[in-house]
Amino acid sequence: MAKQGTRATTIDDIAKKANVSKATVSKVINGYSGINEKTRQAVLKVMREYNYWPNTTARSLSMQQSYLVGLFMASELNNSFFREVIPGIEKTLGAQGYDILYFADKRPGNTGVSFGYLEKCRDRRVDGAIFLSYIRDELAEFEPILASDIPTVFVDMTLEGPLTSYVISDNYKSAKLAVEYLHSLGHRKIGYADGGTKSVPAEKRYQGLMDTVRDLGMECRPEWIFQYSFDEEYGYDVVNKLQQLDEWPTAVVAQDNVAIGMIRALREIGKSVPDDLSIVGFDDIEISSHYNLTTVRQQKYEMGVAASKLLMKIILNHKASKPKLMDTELIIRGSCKPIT
Amino acid sequence: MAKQGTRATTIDDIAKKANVSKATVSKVINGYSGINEKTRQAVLKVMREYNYWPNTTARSLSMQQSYLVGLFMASELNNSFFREVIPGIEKTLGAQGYDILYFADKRPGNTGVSFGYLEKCRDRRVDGAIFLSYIRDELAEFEPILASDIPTVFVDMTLEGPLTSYVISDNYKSAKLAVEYLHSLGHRKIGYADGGTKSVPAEKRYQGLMDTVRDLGMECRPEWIFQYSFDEEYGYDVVNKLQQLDEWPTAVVAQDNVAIGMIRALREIGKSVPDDLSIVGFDDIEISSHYNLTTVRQQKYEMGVAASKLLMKIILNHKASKPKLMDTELIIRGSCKPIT
DNA sequence: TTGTAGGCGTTATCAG
DNA sequence: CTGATAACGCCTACAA
Repeated sequence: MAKQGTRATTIDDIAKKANVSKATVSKVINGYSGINEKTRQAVLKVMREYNYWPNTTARSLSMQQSYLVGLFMASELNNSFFREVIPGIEKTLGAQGYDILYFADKRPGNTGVSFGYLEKCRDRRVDGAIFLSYIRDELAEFEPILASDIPTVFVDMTLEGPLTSYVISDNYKSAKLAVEYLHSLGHRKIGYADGGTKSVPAEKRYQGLMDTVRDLGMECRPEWIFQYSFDEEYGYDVVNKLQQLDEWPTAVVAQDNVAIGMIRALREIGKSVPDDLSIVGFDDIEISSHYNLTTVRQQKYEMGVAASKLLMKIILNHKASKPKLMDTELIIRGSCKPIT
Repeated sequence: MAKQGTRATTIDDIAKKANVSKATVSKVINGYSGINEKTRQAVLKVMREYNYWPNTTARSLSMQQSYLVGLFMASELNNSFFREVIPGIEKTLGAQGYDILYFADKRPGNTGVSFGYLEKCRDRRVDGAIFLSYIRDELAEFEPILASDIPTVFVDMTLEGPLTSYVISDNYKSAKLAVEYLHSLGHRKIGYADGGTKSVPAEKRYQGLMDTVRDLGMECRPEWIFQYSFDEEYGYDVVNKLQQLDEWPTAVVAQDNVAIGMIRALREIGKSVPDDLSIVGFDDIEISSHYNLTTVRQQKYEMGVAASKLLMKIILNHKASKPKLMDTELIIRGSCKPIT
């Protein structure tokens, strides 16, 4: 069905103008060797003249690949953590000629056909997919795509499969760094507020924290442990609950959003960080520096780069690639104070 | 060329299993009327059984439309302003069955063919495109796509064409609100720091500011006017330059990023906002509230919604739609103080 | 109501 | 080295 308006020029047009077959044009487009330099130049000339570019849709139909990578995100595109890993993906994939398909279509299926990740990927013929920010509860939904022939890379989830890999930070170490730092400042009573076991990173941090606290002979009472969510509001909750306690920890380790919520909540009740409480965060998200928060940084941009590279490797080799563990680093700012 | 691994099921498979032609299957997929209810159900049953979903690539090749909207951004996906409008786009477009194609491919052309916005859109067969955050200098590059048959919507640029529209805030009013507010607090000496004439919004704000300052009989000396950039660092520059002046304005109106840079810079030299200087921002980006910045808010999410709706309207009606002017609103926080 | 056949724009196979 | 021709998977006149 033809549409009104100007039609884009096709390979046939070029073939005609250049007096060759479209097979020949196709070959010069794709840089084949077996072709006369003179006709090559002629074809190129016509292409330039008509400003011709092969239609990617047709091409992907024919080649069974699209130079498109699917991006799935549980939360919206504006999540404080992942929005900093996405630029790494953009940059790396873009440099290799890939465009990024953000799956926004959230319609419920109409024909009763279940339309999960696998179907969406097949549907758009993506060459691979990257998943950001999913949680434990949803693991079952990944089975079909994990078992499929579509290359996938997960960020912050330790899923594996024949054509799958993941990138994740060394979250155990993050917690260790945080606790050791507090220990070195003289702190012995440690609190903890994080996302709980819903996410792999939070789970590892918890382990790292508990192990280190134990190894260093510090104290971390059950009532100082808060594991539920990642947002600022939760920081307010934590402070509320803290207020009902007889004794506080002298320092708290918390995910950045939670930490910032705590700082704000404390300010509102006339307490100060670090004078009344020391806090070490996790992640080093954008606003952390604005709160002068000492925190353990994840290399977010680099995680995006790593995820993209892993994916391209899987696409190329048709087999799973070794997961990538990213290093973390303590960023000392002003939210901690020595215990004297 | 066949690929290894499981093949996705096609319309042919379904047709075969259901003992009908693929034309029939196609008709039930697309909800055609002229079709026997019994065979319809039969086909549907097979579709469900095989978990079949039509291949969008093939479909868009055939239908000349893709249910894909292209998203172009001058800056990266993580820009502090536009990252808040994108969720509005996601939500609105997603609800209508569209996915979003983020054009990440930044390769230079290899065949010498110029590959601009128009070519990229044709290439991927997008049904339309949304442009965010482009500046004056680049206007010429839009001519081809403006003249084409591809529907486009611009955010923060007042471009028009046969199949084009835009959404932009009432930036003139924003500046007016800011200045009037300062006037009501007793301020008479006003400074200004913004992005200059590179962007339409900044230009309108400048006009609004100058007009209102004049109308209210206030003072705004040339050396209090800074028009160059939108980032935090520029805020530091502005404070630096201010320090070399004999007399300061009592209040400054500035884009939020710049305003925050100024607040930080002032803190560092021992001055306080609002005690030593009052500041009103523009935009109300995410971190503004963290700085307790009084600012004129743009409805960012709603701008995304509006842009999406405009685009869908143009796609549907095959003609330009009336541009959308968004209202703005003064958010009073704590960065301004009355002059006594 | 259903099926046949041609087209969407490329790539790829295989003769010439 | 070059050119027919058959895929790729779907849609849509047009016939039956």
